[in-house]
Amino acid sequence: MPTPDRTSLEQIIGAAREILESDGLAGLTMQAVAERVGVRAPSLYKRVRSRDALIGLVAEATILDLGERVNAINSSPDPRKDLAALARVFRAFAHERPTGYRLIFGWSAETARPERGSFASSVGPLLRITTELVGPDDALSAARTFTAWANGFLSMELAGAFQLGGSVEDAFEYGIARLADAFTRP
Amino acid sequence: MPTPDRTSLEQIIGAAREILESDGLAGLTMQAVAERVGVRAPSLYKRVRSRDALIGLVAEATILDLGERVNAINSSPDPRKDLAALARVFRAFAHERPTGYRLIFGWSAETARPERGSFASSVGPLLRITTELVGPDDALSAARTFTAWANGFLSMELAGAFQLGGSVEDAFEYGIARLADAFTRP
DNA sequence: ACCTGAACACCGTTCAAGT
DNA sequence: ACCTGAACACCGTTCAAGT
Repeated sequence: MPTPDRTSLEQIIGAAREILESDGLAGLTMQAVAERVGVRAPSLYKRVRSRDALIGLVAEATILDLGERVNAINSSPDPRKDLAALARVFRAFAHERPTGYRLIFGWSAETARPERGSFASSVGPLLRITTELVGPDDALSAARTFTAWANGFLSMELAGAFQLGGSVEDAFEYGIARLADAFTRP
Repeated sequence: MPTPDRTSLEQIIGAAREILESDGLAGLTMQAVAERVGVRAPSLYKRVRSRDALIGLVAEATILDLGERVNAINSSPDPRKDLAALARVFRAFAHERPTGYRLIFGWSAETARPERGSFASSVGPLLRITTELVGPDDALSAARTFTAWANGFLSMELAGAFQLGGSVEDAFEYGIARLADAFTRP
């Protein structure tokens, strides 16, 4: 006789995301997730292959959230402004959900890598902007330069790696301005 | 009656570094280190406070290695060339010791953060270069822009995050050139 | 069909007992 | 003074037994 479901994959992922933000990746144990959704740890394996797989699902859900924000930017006639807006959306997201951001962009190789294509909804807008700025031939390299910078900057900021004083805010805006300049062909 | 030492802190750190590169951070267990240096796991605690502390020591040793390479760059009259050389030294190091590089620059917050000041020997040369390029007022922001970019780029490259085709090598050189341009005041 | 307790293999870490 | 076995608390994961 089948018993009614006591939880769901969605609920499990939701619980995992909450634990991740409050207790960090190390606190994201199967027991903690199980307790939060009201079952015992072994039951989770009916819906999730492993802890790593669950972390992967959390990462993917977080990427989708970020993609929504990116696509909510309404593009202006000035691609330099769009580039700045994109950078600031990333930064706001990183500040709001630091652990989730690190999970996605930490590239730690310890956690499951998100599916190829998960980032598509964020990459599209960026490539459109860089194509406008530097033309199709350099658009991909420019996008990579921008992503690497934003990504590296926010990872360092979240880790408290900027220890030499000065305004981190200013350094971020400085980076936006310099990159926009660099991408503006003379 | 004292027994002769059967290992040393240096040997322990050395073993940990080897294991890190061959088996990754997850493979770096106290038991694995102990086996490699020829003692039992509990003995390690005579020389190291915890696994996290050991990881911190490994990180610091790796940072010192990188600092040596950076200081081995003989500066040219053209700061743009120095900036390019610095970027390539970082990249070569990242390729040679990917796990060590990720440990230092992963900023994962899960691993112990290296001591404030460990990076001093790498930061000094960079600040000298950016000061020459953009002047003292913007030198720190420029250094942060460069570090964030290099850091982010190499983390992504090591993680295999550049999945849209094209030459990653070209994208790196493109980034160097654009940043050097951006730092060259018109 | 889902859930559970019990069990397994593996961690990091502590500590009393050896030499 | 260093080293060890034994033990503890905690993981992720498997599986037979329940409903």
